[in-house]
Amino acid sequence: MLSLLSKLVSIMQQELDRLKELSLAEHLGRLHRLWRTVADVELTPLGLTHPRWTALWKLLRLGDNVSQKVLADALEIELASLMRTLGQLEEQGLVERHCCDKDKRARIVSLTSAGLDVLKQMEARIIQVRRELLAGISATELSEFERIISLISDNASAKLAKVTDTIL
Amino acid sequence: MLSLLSKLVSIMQQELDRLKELSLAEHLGRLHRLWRTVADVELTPLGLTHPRWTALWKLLRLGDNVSQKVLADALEIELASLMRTLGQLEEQGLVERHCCDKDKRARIVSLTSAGLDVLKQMEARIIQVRRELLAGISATELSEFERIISLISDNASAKLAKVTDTIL
DNA sequence: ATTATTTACTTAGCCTGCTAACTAAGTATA
DNA sequence: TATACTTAGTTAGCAGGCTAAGTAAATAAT
Repeated sequence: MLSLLSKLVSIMQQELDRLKELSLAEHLGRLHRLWRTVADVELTPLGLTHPRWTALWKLLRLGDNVSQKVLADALEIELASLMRTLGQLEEQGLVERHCCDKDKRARIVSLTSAGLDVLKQMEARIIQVRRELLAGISATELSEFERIISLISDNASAKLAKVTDTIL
Repeated sequence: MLSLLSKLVSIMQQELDRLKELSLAEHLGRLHRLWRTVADVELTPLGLTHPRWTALWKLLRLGDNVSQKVLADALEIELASLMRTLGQLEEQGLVERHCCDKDKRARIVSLTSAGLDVLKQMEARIIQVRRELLAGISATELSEFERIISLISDNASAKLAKVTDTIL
C-alpha cells in the first residue's frame, strides 16, 4: 500500500518536473515579449520601436561615430539584423551613415541633431518604464536575477560553441 | 574640491544607471534567443523548431483533444500565431484537426501516433538541454529566478492593462 | 608582387511573433 | 423571432530576429 502511494508521488513529481521543464523557457519568452510591448507602447509616440531606440541609445553610449559592425556587436545582434533598423532610423532622419576615410569598407554611423532631440525625450520615459516594471524588486534581488541570466547565457553560449566545434 | 569629486561620482553613478537601464532588457532578449537557438539545434534532427515542439509538448500535457483556442491560451501566444505552427505540424503528420460536434466554430487538435513517437524522442533531449543550460544553478536560485520573472511579468501585464483601460 | 584569406557591408529570403480584418457559429437582448 | 454582440478560426501582411551568398576593401602568405 505504501509502495503504491510512493510510486504515485514519484509519478506526480515527474509530471511536475516536465511541466516546469517548459515553463522556464516559456516564461522567459513571455517576459521578453511583454517588456518589448510595454516599451513599444510607451515610445511609439516618438516613432520608435524597441530595436530602434535600443540602437539609438547604444549609439549615444558608444560615443556616436562608430562603425555599423561595432554597433551590432555592442547590441549583440547580427550586422544583417541591424541594417534594417539603421535604414529606418536614417529614413526618419535620426542617424546618418558616412563613408570612413581610414577604412573604405566601413560606414560610420552618427546621430543627427534630430536624433539627439529624440534621445532626450526618450530618456525620461525609459527610466519610468523600467521603474514600473521593476516595482517591488529590491536591488539585491535584481542583481541576483541578472547574475542568473548571465549564468544561463554563458552555459548556452558554451554549448553552442561546442556544437559548432563538433561540426567544423 | 570635495564637492567637485562627489559631483563627479554622482555623474558616473548616473551613467552606470543608464547603462544598466538597457542591459536588463537586452540580456533578457539575448538569453531568450540563445535558449531557443540551443533547443533548435538539438531538435532540428527531429524536424522540430521551438514553437513546434512547444506546441506538441503542451498538447500532450493538456490531454490531447483540445481546441486551438485553448492550446493558444495555454502557450500564451495569439491564436493567429499558433495557426501557422499547427499547419506545419499537420503537414508533418504529427497532429490532426477535426471539427467539433458540440461547437461547430471550434476545431479539435489531436496528436497522431507519429506525433506521440516524436514526443517520446524529444523528451530525453529537452531534459538534457535544460540540464546543461541550468548547470551550476541551485534549485533555490532557480525558483528565486522564476519568482522575479513572474514579478516583472505581472508588473508588465498590469501596466499594459492600465494603458488599454485608458485608451478604451 | 601576386594570391589567398579575412572583414565590413549589403541584399534576399526564412521564421515566428504580432495586429487587422473577415467569416461563421453561438449567445443575448429587444 | 430578429437583431446585436461575442467568440473561434482564418487569412494577409508587418516587424525584427536569423542565415546564406555576394561584393569590395584590407591584410596575410607565398
